[in-house]
Amino acid sequence: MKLFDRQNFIHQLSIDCVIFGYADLVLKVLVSRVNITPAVWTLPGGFIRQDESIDLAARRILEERTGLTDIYLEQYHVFGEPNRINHEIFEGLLTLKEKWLDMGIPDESSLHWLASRFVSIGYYALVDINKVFPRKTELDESADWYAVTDLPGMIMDHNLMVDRALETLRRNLDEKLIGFNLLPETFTMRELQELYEAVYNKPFARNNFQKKILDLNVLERLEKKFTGAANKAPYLYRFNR
Amino acid sequence: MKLFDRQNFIHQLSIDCVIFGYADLVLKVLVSRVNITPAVWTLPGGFIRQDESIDLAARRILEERTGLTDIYLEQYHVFGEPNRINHEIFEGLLTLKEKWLDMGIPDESSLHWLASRFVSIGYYALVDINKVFPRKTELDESADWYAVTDLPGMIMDHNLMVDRALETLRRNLDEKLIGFNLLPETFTMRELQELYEAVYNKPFARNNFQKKILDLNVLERLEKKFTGAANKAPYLYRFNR
DNA sequence: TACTTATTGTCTTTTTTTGGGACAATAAAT
DNA sequence: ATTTATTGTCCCAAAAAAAGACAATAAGTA
Repeated sequence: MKLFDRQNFIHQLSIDCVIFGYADLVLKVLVSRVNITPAVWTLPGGFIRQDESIDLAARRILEERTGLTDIYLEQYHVFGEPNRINHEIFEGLLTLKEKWLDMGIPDESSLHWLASRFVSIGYYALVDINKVFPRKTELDESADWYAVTDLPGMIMDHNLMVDRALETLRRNLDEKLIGFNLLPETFTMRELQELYEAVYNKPFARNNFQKKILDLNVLERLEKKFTGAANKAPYLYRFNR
Repeated sequence: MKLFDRQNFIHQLSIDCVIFGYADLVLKVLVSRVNITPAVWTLPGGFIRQDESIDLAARRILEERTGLTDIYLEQYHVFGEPNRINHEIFEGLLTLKEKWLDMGIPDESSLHWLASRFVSIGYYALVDINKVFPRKTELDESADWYAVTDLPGMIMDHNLMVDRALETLRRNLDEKLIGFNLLPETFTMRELQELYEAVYNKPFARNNFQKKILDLNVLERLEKKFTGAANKAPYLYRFNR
């Protein structure tokens, strides 16, 4: 199936994904740079096949970009202003027929289709950044992690999409116990706390944080982690629920 | 503009509204009965014009059904399973060309359009039930309030849509201070408490409920309400924020 | 008019949750 | 053996939530 063959997809409806990862004490988002000049950046996105649920479409798009199939994923908002039209990419490609043929856009009507008004369903995903090797689609020049506090200017309302996704993540992190999806299989209590501090951009009291988390009864305590530092070795934990 | 002329609308994308009202200690939802046999029931819904934002489309649909323009409205979930196809109405109308012409469906291709797969954006609305005089569209046989605990079986996933809307309402009622949208301009503390009890389907302690609500500092206390009952007259309150 | 009844508004007490301070335990360096 | 940095846990105070208590009052009844 051609990537952008309009026949296969629901028209004027797209999915955009805010893929959160965490490394170096910083919450990050996966952003693509499109292979046109001048440069434009976008969130990973795609369309919905006629025979496919929207959740599975989002999972397919995530797999295309991350290689991962078992990802925490949540629909969070629909963006539907009538001016959601992808001028930047359309105009960047219009005069470069060779290029958009290479990109898998089969004909000019499919190119025009990309430049029609789209309603987009926003999903956010939480991934273990160590497991992801970002992949580009034919459309992309690159795909990289950016700190959520230092994102490039993206097309249309994609920066707003990230803002709303982060708001939703903050509301859900505690209640739904989903933070573990951003960490490796095992982690120390300090690492978990640092993740919370990165997401909420505020410090937590160490003693009370540990008590709160352990009282959830969702962590399994494993062996100690000897770091070689001149101090007591912390326990490793694993999410277990 | 014809009501169901497929040219004007985004294809395969619809809006369905869970319109909540409150009366007689019961939370209610506005449900339409479609003018076909055998009878089928649906949530009020509609489509999105090419030049219209999804939020304004939802407001237009609400106004068509309630006559109200200033309504509390919130997008809460998108329903996108690939089997969301309106068999019931399509088959009920197919052999009755007179009827669907009367209903504003201009040609058979528009009728077939109604029977294609639709992704639907769920909105919920909170209204003062006393201000609403339910209106039917050309498609409807009737439009009535049903207790949320005693809804008729509706088409497709519309019953699930109500379940999810009620979950969202329960999560938001306290935090966003939106319950007042379900009550008349002025109300007693007991009436507000009874509304909360109807939404959450559980009792609240009278003393602590009053304290919690007044501590929000969003109510203005008005004159007393003399009911003629043999007891102390309660104050009336008005939401004021 | 005095008494009764049902409900309201508010205050007090008790219980639970949250936040802050303290300190012993400990792994490795000195 | 001593020092250092960090961890795990306990204790106590402050705040919030839940439960209990009671006077005030509008209208009916004797």
